[in-house]
Amino acid sequence: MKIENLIQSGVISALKKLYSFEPEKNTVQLQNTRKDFIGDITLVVFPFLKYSKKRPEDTADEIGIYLEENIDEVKSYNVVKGFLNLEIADKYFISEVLNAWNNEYFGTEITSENQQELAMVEYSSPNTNKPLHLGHIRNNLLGFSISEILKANNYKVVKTNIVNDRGIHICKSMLAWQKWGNMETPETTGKKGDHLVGELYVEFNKHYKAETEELMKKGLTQKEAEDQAPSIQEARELLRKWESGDPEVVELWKTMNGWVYKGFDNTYKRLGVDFDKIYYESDTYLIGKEEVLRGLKEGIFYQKEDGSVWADLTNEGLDHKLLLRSDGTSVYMTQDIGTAKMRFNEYEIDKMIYVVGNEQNYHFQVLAILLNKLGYAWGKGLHHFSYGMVELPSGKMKSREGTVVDADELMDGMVKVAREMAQELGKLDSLSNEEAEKTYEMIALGALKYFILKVDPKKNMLFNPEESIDFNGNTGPFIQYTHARIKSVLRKASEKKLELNKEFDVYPGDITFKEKELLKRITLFPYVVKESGTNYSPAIIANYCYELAKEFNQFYHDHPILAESNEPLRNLRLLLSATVGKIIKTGMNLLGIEVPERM
RNA sequence: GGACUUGUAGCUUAAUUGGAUAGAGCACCUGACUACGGAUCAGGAGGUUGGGGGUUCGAGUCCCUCCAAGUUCACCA
Repeated sequence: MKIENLIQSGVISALKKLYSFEPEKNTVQLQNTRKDFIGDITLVVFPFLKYSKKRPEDTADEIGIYLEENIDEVKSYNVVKGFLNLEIADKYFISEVLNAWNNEYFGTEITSENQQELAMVEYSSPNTNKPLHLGHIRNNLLGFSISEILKANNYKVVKTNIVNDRGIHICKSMLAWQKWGNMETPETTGKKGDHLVGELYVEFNKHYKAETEELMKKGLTQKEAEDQAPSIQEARELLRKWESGDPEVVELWKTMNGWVYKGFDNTYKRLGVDFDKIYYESDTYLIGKEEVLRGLKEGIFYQKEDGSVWADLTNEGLDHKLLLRSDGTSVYMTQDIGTAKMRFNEYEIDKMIYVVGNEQNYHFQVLAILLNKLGYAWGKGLHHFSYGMVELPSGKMKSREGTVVDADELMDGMVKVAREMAQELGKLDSLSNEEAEKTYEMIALGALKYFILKVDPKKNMLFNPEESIDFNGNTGPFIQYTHARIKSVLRKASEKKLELNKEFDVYPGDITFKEKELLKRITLFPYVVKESGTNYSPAIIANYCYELAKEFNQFYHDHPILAESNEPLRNLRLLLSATVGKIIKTGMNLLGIEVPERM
């Protein structure tokens, strides 16, 4: 039985006996004892004072005596103000860690498959008119990681990507190619397809902006000018042709999207993210349109004189929302309605999770309401995993102005730094070229991923391209290094035939403070995995991995392992090392980060 | 203007969801390998948790009110 449960019921019977009072389970507040005090688990006694009618110190004292007498694992206790600190016997933690080591899936156990709920996680969801940038990286890493974390929390997960392959933005790039593209292709230029299309998008905006300014000089307001500029008119014409199936336009659209997909695949692969099911908006938007028209017929929505269709959300405290343009074409919301319907038809989804930036909080609030109005009970159950923006020192990234940190360039830069650093330290000289390159890549991506995932997803984060991402301190490479070092010790142990004996008995002697800290930290891992799942926060796992690695390094520094002559103690330290190594690997993998055997 | 979110050391951030003296990393200063890996470890300095009020035995955390920043309220996605 877990010590927390043991103590909890011990406290309940203590209160019954001492004060004839039976508390609710959740008023028994247990927490890990702070490091500056002696003890392992702390009970907060303030809530019980009105029943004990005694000073906090005396109340804690009485409960402490009871627990010490009645629970074997409670070795001693001390009282500081209203806090009852309980010291737990070493052997309890050692046997827990032994279990952790012997359990292959420690912290990530799952029940039988038919007991699992299905979670669909939508993430990435790029537009096909520009390459991926740092903002997308945060999205992809969060989406992939939360999927892994949900799996570890007993969910069956379908990772999905909805590709924004249609709409006015693509038409802008298409128009730019027709007018100023010089028939360039990825093959003729050697450029990555998504980058080529992205350049065209910027090109469009350059012309568009110039035209707008020209019109404004002639006295038009900004809004009028933006509406009447020839470029945007032509782009709209392309969109209309596309929606009516014009073969030439559709052909160009297919070709250019093809370029982009090839580029994206490349980037996804390098980032280490993948998808089980990909949806394309060109396949789902018509379903959305049907749903909106059905809603119109049933009086859920209304039509204006110009033919546009709207939803009145004023009863919900929101505005009127456009669902179909006056020319009959669909908008973002229409498409998302269609996509949602399609997904729920194809899968028995228990939980639908959208990994989308917080700038779309309003959108998802509206989507849930609209689906509900359309009669889908699951509409209310959607979960918008809303994360903060990545900002540059100069402010927000803007694709159309080209002020973005490109995903591919960023990764290249990180690998370069990792390579230089490793070569300077002479770390990987014994490895083959190929293995060394693989390791640089692993470290570079570890640094990047950890940098992004350690931050609470809800918060906006700042990225300064001038200062490269660190490799020392609270970083991915720090944790990777700890893992590599543990592996090195274990390799040497096996060379010396000091292999970890799985049957090893609980160490009989006294252990040091640091050893106990490590033991305790290890037993927390399953709770951390659970917490990161319920809070949708990979950051919780990232921070735990850091604390664990840090504590191991401190332990490692002044505790000999292989050189320890006391065999049971040596075994305990090997057990600690091996278990920490295993948890680091598991934890980092939940973040989508690989850990090297040597670095 | 309405709605929502966020303000913690110079910078990047944590705080067991209301608990003890707010904990780390970077940068800065000082120290530690004849050792199982120095991408490490030990130490120093750095804080009125945006300001003010309130609730509570107890507030970075909850409530009110100012201040600041961001997002959104588009026939863009």
